[in-house]
Amino acid sequence: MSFQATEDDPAEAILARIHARGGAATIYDIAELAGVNPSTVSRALGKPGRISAATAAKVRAAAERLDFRVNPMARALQTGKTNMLGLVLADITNPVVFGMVRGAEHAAAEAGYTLVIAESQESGENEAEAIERLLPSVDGLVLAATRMQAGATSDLAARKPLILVNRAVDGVASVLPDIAAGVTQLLDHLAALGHRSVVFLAGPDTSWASARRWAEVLAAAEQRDLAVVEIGPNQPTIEGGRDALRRVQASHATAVIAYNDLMAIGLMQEAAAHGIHIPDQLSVAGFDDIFGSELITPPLTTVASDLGEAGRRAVRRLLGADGEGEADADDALLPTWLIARGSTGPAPRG
Amino acid sequence: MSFQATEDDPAEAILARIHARGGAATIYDIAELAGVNPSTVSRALGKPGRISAATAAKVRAAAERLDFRVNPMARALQTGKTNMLGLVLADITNPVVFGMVRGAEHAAAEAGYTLVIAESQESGENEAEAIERLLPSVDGLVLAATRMQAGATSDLAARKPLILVNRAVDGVASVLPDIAAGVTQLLDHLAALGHRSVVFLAGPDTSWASARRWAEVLAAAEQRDLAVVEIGPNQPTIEGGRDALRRVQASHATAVIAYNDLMAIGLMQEAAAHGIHIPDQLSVAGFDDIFGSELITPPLTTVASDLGEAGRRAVRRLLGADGEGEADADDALLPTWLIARGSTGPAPRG
DNA sequence: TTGTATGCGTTATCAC
DNA sequence: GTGATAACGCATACAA
Repeated sequence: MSFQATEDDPAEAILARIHARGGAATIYDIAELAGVNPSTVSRALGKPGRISAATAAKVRAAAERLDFRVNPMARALQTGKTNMLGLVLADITNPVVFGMVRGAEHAAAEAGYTLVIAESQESGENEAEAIERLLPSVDGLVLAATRMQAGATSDLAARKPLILVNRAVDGVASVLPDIAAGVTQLLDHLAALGHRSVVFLAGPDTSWASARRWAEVLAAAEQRDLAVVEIGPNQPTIEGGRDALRRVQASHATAVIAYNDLMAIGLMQEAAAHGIHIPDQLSVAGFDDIFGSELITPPLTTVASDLGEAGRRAVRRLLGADGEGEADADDALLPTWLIARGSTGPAPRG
Repeated sequence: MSFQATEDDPAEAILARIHARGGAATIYDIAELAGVNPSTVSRALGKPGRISAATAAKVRAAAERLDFRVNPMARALQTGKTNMLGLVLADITNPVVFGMVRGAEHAAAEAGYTLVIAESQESGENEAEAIERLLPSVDGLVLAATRMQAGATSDLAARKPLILVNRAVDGVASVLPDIAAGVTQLLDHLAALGHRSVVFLAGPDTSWASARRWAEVLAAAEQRDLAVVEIGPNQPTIEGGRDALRRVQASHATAVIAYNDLMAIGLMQEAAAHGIHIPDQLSVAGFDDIFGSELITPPLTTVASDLGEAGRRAVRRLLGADGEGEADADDALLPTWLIARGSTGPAPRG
């Protein structure tokens, strides 16, 4: 008579008690059911080797029966490890971050970590606030395109494992793209198309990435004896790109390299609104290859890198999950490459 | 002599001790510095009213001095509340979710909650896994576009506060768009342009939103005596839209309403590749007004809703932060509206 | 108003 | 290999 057996089943009684107190099963419940000490349960579940096969099996069966899950808070309180990672972004609606978030989230989940995300809205104040809020709950932090001062960043790195994405600060680990590779290809591309005068449309002046890209463009342009000027700072948005058109035209440059695709797209829109044909009258290129950049007309030439990989590396390095061999690979700069599309073409004859 | 004073400062000694043990300040440290009992510290920091102004000030000063932050894990262990909320998404790289994530994140942060995000990659298995992983750590869950069975969803709702976005299940709270409004406008728009035969390009057959949109399109088409057929299921992606072109053409319909903008964009791309001019030969519309839909050529006509507001409402309702008045507003359907752009035009003369 | 004592669920340090 | 017990940092019932 199976229901009689069920009534006698000690597991049922324990489950009822658990339900009554409105909570989840604990290692004490398992210990009781398995007839062992709570500490044995903890070991059986946590340290595979250090327990006899027989008791381990008993414990696992009991845990299964009671639908046990460890309480992450209790574990964290004892161990000091929360198994959570923080990711701080400037602007979560910027398409550039999508891939990065996914890469980071998957790498974290794979390692049994949970990713918590905070957005600073491009404001240093919000960023500091978000970091403070996250700090006590996470084992480490990924800061993407941070606006923090280098000093504050070092201080933070001293308190908590930290990885910077797209920003370098002395003594702090970071995941950086090998911009030189993509920029070299881009300037070769433009030079081959006959351009002799180029504008770099800068982002915000707090943006490390913008400064870095400009430095690389400058160096590459010098090598090829191309004229190049920096115009900025600008908002790193479509609006920022639109607003720059007049200054771009005034420069009489035949090609524009925008700090990012958003700005490039804005510039192209504004150009179209003014009857300027791209690429016949003006070539435009960006950075990041965001969603949408190949959908627009003409599709945008851009310097791409694998941002999913950036997110993945960031959390892997945070977790120190590098086997010796992997450490090197994760330390290396992220490859970048040119995606030449329709927004760049032969320089107008001038 | 200020450094002499510093040496004598009891706070310095405590700070040194904290640093030595490599951790953060606790209420015990504060209690010691302020000369009160730890429980008094806990109350002073947590329950504003229940303590004398004088001691409260002392405690706050000491907390400030020692740079104290409560340990969220310790608090959670005691109270059973983690102050964390989970957000489970099908596809984090789908532009449709960005606004929702931002809305949810801000509403959560505003209420002192931390948002943790998990992605199910459009897979029911991953979704279940992500939910199980998040469940013990969060006070509530927002499920966006879930693939879960209605039964499993109800069961989950019984275990943990739950809000569904863009999906309805009996007895489970949800945030839903008022699709009828936008669809009505869309079909009026198409009818006014002379279209008599319309295709609805469905999403996956597990998608509640797709079914809902189709039902609404069907009803509105019937009212206007327009011919309408559903073609699908399809992947809710650009690729899914591309793959559908042949079947769309075979239908001889003059207008297509895609389940979402991604599919609409894919369809338009494939049409362009086959020399089909939009909107002259075929009108195309989508749902969601994602980033990029106004950047493409021609810009996409679409039924929009405020997804940031959806995210915001979802967490607010999760937190039951509804003042009586607000509850009504948050309970109401989310407005939707038509954004008529260049991808829809007069029906070709047939 | 404030101090005392206890418990939250787990891991870790001892014993045995 | 396993059991007993303390400790993590905080909140709270109870005493004073």
